[in-house]
Amino acid sequence: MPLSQSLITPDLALAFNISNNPHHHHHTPPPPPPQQQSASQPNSSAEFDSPELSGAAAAGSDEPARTLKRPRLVWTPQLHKRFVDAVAHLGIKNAVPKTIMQLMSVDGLTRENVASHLQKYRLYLKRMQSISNGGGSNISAASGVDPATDHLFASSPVPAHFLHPGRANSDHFLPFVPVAAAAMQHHHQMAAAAHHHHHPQQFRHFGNSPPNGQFEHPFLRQSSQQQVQRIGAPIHSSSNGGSVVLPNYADDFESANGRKVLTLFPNGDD
DNA sequence: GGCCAAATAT
DNA sequence: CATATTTGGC
Repeated sequence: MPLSQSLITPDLALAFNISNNPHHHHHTPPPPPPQQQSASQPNSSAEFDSPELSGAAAAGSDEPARTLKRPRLVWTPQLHKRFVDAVAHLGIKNAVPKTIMQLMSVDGLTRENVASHLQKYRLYLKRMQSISNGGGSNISAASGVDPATDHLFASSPVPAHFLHPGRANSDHFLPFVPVAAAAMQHHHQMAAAAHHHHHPQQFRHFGNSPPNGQFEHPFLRQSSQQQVQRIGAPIHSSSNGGSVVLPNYADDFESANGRKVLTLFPNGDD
């Protein structure tokens, strides 16, 4: 019996289509290293420079700062949700990487991150509309796009007007981050024991900010910070003076290929 | 070796 | 900024 399946709540499994995707194979999960992520981890945590880090030459440590390659960004459902919200709010025409990035105001998020994601998202939308046009009426139904084609994209509902170029735009509704419908879509409180896969690697992860937490931007140079209205509370990376502070609600999330990833979104920020 | 998502190159 | 191609972990 696939132990993976039993450990996941049905709705979650549905939402992300974990485990029974014809498309995806989950290889056999090796025994999970319960990798307790202590804040003391010297290297892994704040790879991307905090302002002090680069400034604090003292450090004595290894901080080529410039030569440091950024960890691979993981697009969690939450992050993607924010992305979708931003795009929706901007309207298709204004939704270009830079603007989206600004609106999202997630620190550590680069324009290229967004651009790459946007590219994939557009392809996704294209597939989506071609199906809704040709095949049938029902988008979410079985037409061909089962909610799992892309785990991530399926996790956030696609605003209607995204699919209709003809009479596009108007950011009409798009509630500001009300924890509305989407919340039930993925109330992912995955069992911590869910199958893990291979060796951990360093990912960038983001935490959400305290309610009124002001944000500094670690490596967003320029004093001209965001002059774009934000969608919700800004999110900033969890690098904290060089060590990661894990919130209580740390949550495991497995993305498509079984990449195991630690995400730090305490509550439904979305 | 394939498949995927994200990164990087054009 | 868009699109194409490469990378790298599974």
